[in-house]
Amino acid sequence: MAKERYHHGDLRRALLDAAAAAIAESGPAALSLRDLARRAGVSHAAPTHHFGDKPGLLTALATEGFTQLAAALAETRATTGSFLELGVAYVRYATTHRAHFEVMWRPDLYHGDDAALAAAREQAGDALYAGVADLPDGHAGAGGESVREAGLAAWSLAHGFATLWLSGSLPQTSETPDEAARAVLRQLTDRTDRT
Amino acid sequence: MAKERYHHGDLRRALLDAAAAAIAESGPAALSLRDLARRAGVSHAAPTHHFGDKPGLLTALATEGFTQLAAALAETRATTGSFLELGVAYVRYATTHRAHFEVMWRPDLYHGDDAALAAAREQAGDALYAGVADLPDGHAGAGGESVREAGLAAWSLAHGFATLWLSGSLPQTSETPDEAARAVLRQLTDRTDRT
DNA sequence: ACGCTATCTTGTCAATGGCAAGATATGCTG
DNA sequence: CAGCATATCTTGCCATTGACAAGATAGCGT
Repeated sequence: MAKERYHHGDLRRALLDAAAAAIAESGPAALSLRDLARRAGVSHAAPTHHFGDKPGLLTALATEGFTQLAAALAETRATTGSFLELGVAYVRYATTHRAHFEVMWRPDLYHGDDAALAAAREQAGDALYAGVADLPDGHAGAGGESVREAGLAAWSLAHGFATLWLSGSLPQTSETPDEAARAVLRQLTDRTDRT
Repeated sequence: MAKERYHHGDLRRALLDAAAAAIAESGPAALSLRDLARRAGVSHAAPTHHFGDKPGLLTALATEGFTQLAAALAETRATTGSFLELGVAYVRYATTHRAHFEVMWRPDLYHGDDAALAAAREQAGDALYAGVADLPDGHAGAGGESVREAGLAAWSLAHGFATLWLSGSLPQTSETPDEAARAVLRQLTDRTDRT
């Protein structure tokens, strides 16, 4: 693959990869289009044609992220069927695709009205809520709509853990992010559920 | 207060306030030192003297944020004594001091080695863990060090909820952030504890 | 009264994002 | 295969920005 068609081959992909690498290294704030162009060996204005804009590039990156996250969650749900492991998969995606994940939740960096982005975001949301819907109904203490609250709680817990881990705010540990996340997520699931 | 000493009066404070306002509006990425200077009515190089650097300014902002958060948590613990309300206070701080909160967890934006910053961060950490220490010991299902896990879970939950709320990712609701956070945090606390 | 220092200004430079105009290669059509 | 249309990329340019250096100004202590 990646035959040398056109001048570069697959510049769009190369730029997205370079952006992910750069963001993982130094954060989204330090990202420079011209630097990406240099890394890819093209002129400083080449990225414009593919993404139009700096926010445009990050829109593409976020879209890719939501799609990948949706796939990871769906696969975990299919293979394990465990609600807890769904949370672990969420954290695992965040830690293994740091750049994508960081951009995804920073709407001020990209074009929130992009159609492909909205579709991908919805994919991810569906994958998430599919797991919540698996939960036994009388799950929480109170009755009624507590499934919605339980889903929000689990999402918040996984998301918060991932965020804190990525920002380096969590106390040092020798555990992998997976293991640590599992132990913490159990605090929410172990009270009522199996798995 | 704010007597017109020197040329401006209290430029440092004015710049921090302007920065908080600008970040709350458009996010940290769009922040411009020169724009802050214009808002404060001073020359474009004036901020340099007070903060040295753009990361320097954000270091000051983050430090202020950690101090304020520590105070808010400590007061909530003193007045309510409730672990749940501590989480609510965390979310309330995030939503009412959006700019500070966003910068605090973005170490790539400021000078992580700053002494004042480290002190303030530790203050906040202490205030948080003081609340965790209040928890009854046989709190969770398993034995032993589960208090640490419970603390991490609560922190992650509150932090994740706050982050998702700020990024606009949560489904629309008519509740205030406080109410919504309380309902979600209860998912973690209602199983074993009172309050 | 005198100097000292913190505060702020003016001037400058390299780097960046974005735009416009042009060059080049690829693919399509007949 | 010839010729045109289009996607891809380049060169050149401009306003803005962060950072630095050097100078001006104002309040303070002695």
